[in-house]
Amino acid sequence: MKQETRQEEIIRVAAKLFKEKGYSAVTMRDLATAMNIKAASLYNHINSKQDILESIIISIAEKFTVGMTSVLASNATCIEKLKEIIALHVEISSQNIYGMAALNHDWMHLESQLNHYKKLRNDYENDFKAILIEGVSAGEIIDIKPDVMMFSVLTTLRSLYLWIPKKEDVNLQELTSNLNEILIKGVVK
Amino acid sequence: MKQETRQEEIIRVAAKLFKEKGYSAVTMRDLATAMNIKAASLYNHINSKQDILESIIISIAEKFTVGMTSVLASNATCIEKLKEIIALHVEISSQNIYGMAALNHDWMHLESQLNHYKKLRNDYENDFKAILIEGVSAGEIIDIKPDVMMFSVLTTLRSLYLWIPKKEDVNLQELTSNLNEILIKGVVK
DNA sequence: CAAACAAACTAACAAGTGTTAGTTTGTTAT
DNA sequence: ATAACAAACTAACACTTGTTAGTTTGTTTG
Repeated sequence: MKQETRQEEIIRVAAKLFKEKGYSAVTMRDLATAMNIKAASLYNHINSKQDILESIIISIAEKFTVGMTSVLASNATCIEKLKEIIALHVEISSQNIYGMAALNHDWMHLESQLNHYKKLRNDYENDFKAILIEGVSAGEIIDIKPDVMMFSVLTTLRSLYLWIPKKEDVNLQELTSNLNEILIKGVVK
Repeated sequence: MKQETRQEEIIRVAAKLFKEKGYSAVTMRDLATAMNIKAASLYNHINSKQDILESIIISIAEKFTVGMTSVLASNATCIEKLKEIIALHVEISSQNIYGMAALNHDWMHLESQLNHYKKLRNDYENDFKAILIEGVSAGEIIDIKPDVMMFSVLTTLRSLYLWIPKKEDVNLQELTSNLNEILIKGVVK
């Protein structure tokens, strides 16, 4: 277990505050108070508030990109690939609950990295959609507008960070298998 | 078609800005510029920035409450009730695209109305869950943790505002019926 | 012991924040 | 014409914002 640097600690605490109030509403003094130091002292460890946001968002976005690459490389059925994506989201979301909030709510406050983020997201969505379309061709998946299908599944997965922390008791494997059921087979019996 | 008052116009424009950058990042000067007036002039029509947020969020939250009351009153099957809820979300979201963003992202910046909002949301979720649980008892709905099921369906519905505007071409009835298919029967064929 | 370093501090800055007070302008009703 | 009103304006306020400069403190390394 590698020891956390002071910088990493600041970024972790910042992500927590960002989740509660959003990037814009969190001041460097708020962050300093949460760290039990003065605002100016933060700058011994980080370059700017914007840098903190970039660290949080880009690192997570790249995890998704890596995960998607690995899913695409497998030669499973499309439904199996969908299950792998669900597992990917549960994995990353549960390990980055606070960061996922920043990614979902505050990406538009990125500055120099905004286009980089948008490209990662766009590529991810296109890969996702391609899997669905292939599944439709193969007769595995219902023939409904892939955009709507992707929207429905992906927004559920992107909002996982809102729900995972609430249920300490839910184990992640059970959550994953429940999501597999609901997203793939629906709620009807 | 009732003429829009200046106050309503300000609130409408504010909602649009809130969707783009979030409540905290939008300044009264931003809003004034968007209205082609000076910031101080806004106060001839509204009491405070906070008041604008309240108007936007509470009015929509109450629409959902009213809608849910009507769904509960019907004596349809649970699956039918679910479809009515889906239609309710499509209806309200499409008519309040900008407001829905504020409701989802900026509710935590409510001050005096925060508890009121939380109660409305909590009651809504409990009613929703009760319908699912009843559906499980009646054998209409799969027997999976109702919390997970509600989370999955409700987050999709709550994120509709993100997607509806993208597709000018999608008509709402088609969207509704697609959502009925996907959310109820899943993506599998 | 001395040097180097990590990490905190105080003090201050220029710019931006929501909001108020008081005034001006043009239109509408008496 | 006069009064009333809606809606804009200028100027200013007290406070908060992110950030910089320079300094101090305590620990680790040579």
